Amino acid sequence: MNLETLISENLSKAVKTLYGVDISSELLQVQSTRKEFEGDLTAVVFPILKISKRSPEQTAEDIGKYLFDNVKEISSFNVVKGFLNLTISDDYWLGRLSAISSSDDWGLLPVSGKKVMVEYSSPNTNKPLHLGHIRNNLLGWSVSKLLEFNGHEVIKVNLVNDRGIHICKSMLAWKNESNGETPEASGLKGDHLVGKYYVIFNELLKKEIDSLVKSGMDRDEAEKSSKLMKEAQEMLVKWESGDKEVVALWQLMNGWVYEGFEQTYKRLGVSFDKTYYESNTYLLGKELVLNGLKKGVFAAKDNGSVWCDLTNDGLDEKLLLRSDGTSVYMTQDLGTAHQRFTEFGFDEHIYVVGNEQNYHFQVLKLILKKLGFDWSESIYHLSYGMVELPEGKMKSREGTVVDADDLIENMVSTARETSLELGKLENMTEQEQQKLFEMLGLGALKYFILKVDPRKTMLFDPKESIDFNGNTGPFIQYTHARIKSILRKATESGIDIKFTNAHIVPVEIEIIKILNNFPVKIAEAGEAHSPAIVANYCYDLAKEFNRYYHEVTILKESNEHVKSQRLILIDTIAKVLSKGMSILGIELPERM
RNA sequence: GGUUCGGUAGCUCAGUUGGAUAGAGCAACAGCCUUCUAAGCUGUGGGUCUUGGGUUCGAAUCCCAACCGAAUCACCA
Repeated sequence: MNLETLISENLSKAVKTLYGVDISSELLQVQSTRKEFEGDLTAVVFPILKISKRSPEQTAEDIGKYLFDNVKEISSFNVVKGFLNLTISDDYWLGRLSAISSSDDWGLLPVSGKKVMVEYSSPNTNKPLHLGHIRNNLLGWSVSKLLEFNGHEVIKVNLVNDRGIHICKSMLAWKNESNGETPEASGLKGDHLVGKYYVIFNELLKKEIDSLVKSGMDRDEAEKSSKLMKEAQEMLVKWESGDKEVVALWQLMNGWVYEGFEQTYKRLGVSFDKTYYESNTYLLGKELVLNGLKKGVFAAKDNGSVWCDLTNDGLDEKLLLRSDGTSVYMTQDLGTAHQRFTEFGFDEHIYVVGNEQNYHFQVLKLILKKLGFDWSESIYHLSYGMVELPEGKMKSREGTVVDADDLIENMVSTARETSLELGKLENMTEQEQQKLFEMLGLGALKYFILKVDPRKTMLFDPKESIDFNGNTGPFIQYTHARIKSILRKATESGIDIKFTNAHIVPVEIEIIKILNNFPVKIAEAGEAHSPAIVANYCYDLAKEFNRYYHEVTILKESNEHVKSQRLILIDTIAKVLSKGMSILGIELPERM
């Protein structure tokens, strides 16, 4: 039985016996004792003073005595004001250690039978991924892992935004300006090549508009009468009508982009069970909207456009079909949601999408509800904040974006420099070294991003992010490598690594408590959909190990039982660390 | 203006269902490598938890208001 449950059940019994009153278990909460005080768990007795009709001290004392006499796991207790501090016996903690170390699936919660779909990444195919996408990808992947640890079945999906005017812009610029440049010929990664022509388009467009403005036209008008813009729009119309040449170009260039994305995804270590393309789904919602119109949920205006009136819900009117009958973003999202729910029948659908779309999802859920789909309640928008640079926001038009591939490369080469400086790579082949640098660079990046609460706007300072000291991924990776090194040496010298039930020191109890907490953290983080909880948990554990490392000897411990038990303890730390970090998609090295 | 979300050390961030003296890292300063890896450890300094009310034994945490900041409110996606 869980220790907290055991204690709180006995607390209820104590109150019943001492004061003759039945209380609900929530009234007397049990929490872990603060470090400054002696004890492991603390019960707060303030809430039952009305029942006991005694002073806080006296009440705590009475209950403490009852627990001490009746619960064998409690080895002593002390009272500070209304706080009853209970010390748990070493035997209990040793039992926990034995249970954790012998269990392969420690931290995994039982199969829930719940099926969850997670949509994340959702890139545009006109430019390469940037830092914002990295936050999205890492969150999506990690949340999926977290849900799996919580016993749910997870389907990871990507929705590629592969159609629209922005795609036509890069197509047009490539057609006019490239002389047929290809990724193979130029050595440029496909997504970067396409992105390059998107930038070129915008530059040309700006030039054209500027000169129109110079010749006396006002800016709005200039934008409307731009030749380039018109050409792009014509291209979109051609695309929608299935023009062979345009579609072929579209396929060619999107193909390049997908190859580029695939490389970035692979390096980031993320993947999907299914990929949806907006070019296939953008028409799906139309029927839903027309049905809704028939049922009177929506209303048509004179020009034929269809709207949903949300003013009674405190929102505005929302357009669902244009006057020319074409669908908008919302329309297609209604359609894909409906399609997915009917196809997979899952219990929850999480969309990992930036907080600039909060309004969109509010409206999406509301409209689905109005259409009579009660599953709209099970849509959850995991909304994350922007990533800002010290200079302010990233703006693709001003060239202040941090490119994903560049950033990753940067992190890896910094890992290389730092490692070489510290000179820890003796006996490593070139290949092993390269693998390690990759692991460390990505570990630093992933941890840096995932340790922050997703809701918050986060600051990315390139100078600080490459720090590998303190609360960072490499610190945890380092801790793991250190433990592995000790275990290797133990094995080499023929020491038994086994559980021995030997005596236990306070630092060890601290660590076992943290280990014991792992499943709780997983459940908590799953509830909140926040990998940050897991990241900070891993840091606590690693930090506690480092303290331990400096306080006790392991290999040179003279008592064989104690030595074996310390080895088991650190082996368990390494295992739990590697589970926690696997949720963040961070690999741990055997040596570094 | 409406909606949603944030505001904790100089900086970046933690802070369990309300609990004891609010914690880490970075930066600053002072120590610790002949020992199992110093990407580490120990110590010092640094706080009106934006402000003001309320709820109660008890508030960074819950409620209300104000202030500051972000996102959004398109026949873009």
